[in-house]
Amino acid sequence: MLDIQALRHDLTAVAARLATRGFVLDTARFEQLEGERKTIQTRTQELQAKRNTTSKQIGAAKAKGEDVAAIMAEVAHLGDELKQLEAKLEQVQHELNAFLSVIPNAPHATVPHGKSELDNQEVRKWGVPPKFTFEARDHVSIGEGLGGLDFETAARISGARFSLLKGPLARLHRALAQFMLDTHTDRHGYMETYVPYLVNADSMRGTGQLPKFEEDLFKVPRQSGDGRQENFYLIPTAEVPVTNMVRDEIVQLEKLPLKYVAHTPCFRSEAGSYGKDTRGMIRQHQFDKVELVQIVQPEKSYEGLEELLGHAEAILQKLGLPYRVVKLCTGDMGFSAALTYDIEVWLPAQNTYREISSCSNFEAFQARRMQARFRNAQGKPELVHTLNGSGLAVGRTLVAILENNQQADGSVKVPEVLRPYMGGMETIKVS
RNA sequence: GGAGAGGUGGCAGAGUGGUCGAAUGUACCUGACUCGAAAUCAGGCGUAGGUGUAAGCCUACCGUGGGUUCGAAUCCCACCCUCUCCGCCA
Repeated sequence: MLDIQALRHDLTAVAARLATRGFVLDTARFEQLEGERKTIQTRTQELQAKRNTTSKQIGAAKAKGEDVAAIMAEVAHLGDELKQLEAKLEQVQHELNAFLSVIPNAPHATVPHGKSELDNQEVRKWGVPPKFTFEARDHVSIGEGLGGLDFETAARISGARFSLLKGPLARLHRALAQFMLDTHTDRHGYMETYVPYLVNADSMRGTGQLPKFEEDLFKVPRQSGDGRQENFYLIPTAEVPVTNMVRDEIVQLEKLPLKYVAHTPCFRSEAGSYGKDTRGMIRQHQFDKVELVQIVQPEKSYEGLEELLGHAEAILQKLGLPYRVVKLCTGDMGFSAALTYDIEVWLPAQNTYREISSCSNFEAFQARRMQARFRNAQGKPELVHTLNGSGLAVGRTLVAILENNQQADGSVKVPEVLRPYMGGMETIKVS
């Protein structure tokens, strides 16, 4: 959520910044809603003040044993008008809130302007894509050849966009998650967390998935005590439960930055991605991810983002996987982000770099929605900044290892850092 | 699933219809005392919003939502959450 004060004081400037990411701010609508809000709120508060003083008079008069009939009559009619106004005020405030909650974050000044991923800016490259003396196969072919990747059975069990891993590949998947968690906790200073995979709507609103992107989520209906229906949502990323750990909290300054890591499954409906990445485990309804989250002071958030990006990169470097870092342009950034770096890993079979991590600074956008604050040096509550990034997407990392480490005979070399997690296994061989 | 207790400011904890945004303690801030600190004493100290150049003034908020009333932290209803005991259970 943007700061409503910024919209009140500098509407055109805010609209201009949003325009760079392709969002048209309906300024007329905002001004109209704001105008209504102002009039109604002022009038409501006047009446409330009158009611309060009169009620106090009644109390005082009664205490002295005086007759209060006259004052009572004076205030009798107030109730109805006040009730109407209060209802109207609530409605306008709801509309304002709905209006605000679908406005994306304003891009940071250094974000390159652009419309699509074609306009993203390459920041750096690491590693050299491997050269093969044979024709590189894709991970599906490799995995099936190893007998450890079975999409047919996964489809029977669930449907399209699910995968089933067996034997050494299932273990490799687990090894990757363990390795990432260990690295981030032991070397990068994150606290490991285990979090709920089903969350409530407030949490989804807090990080920005709701109200705008409900169709991307898996919704789990539940009956509440009075028979009303509420929903749980399957998390699309650990960002949601982990960041919401500080929702409605005021964190002590000394506790910052908070650095959390979580390994969770992620569930995405992938609505609107029909026909995209239909082969293999690149785009799934369910995939595992190790997520890094930092809760920081505003002045330190960009510093924190660079650090977090480095932590994600460290995993790829230790695994020996070639990658590049790109800075997303205004048109390609997610709804809540002010600045995003994507890390893209080299996939030989596709002869290109594919996203394996996304690291963003949300500034106060999520914090404002969550009312996540810290007590600043002056002792006043102030919104925190939130950061997160994948460190990394486990399924895609597995894909990258299969494709980059494939051998002529169909076997796959296990990266050295993973071998302790694989019982010393150096190569995954065709069984 | 059954029975009970409870949710009030950073924390603890009073408050069962009227000047209660809320006693008191504690934490924190400022000042005094001190070479300095501790202790002690004095004062200050919630959040959000409106309005105003400002000082200030006003409004809302005592788990959430609704109701009763001129007036609700306090009474009524529903829900959520926490705790204890019993049952069940991975």
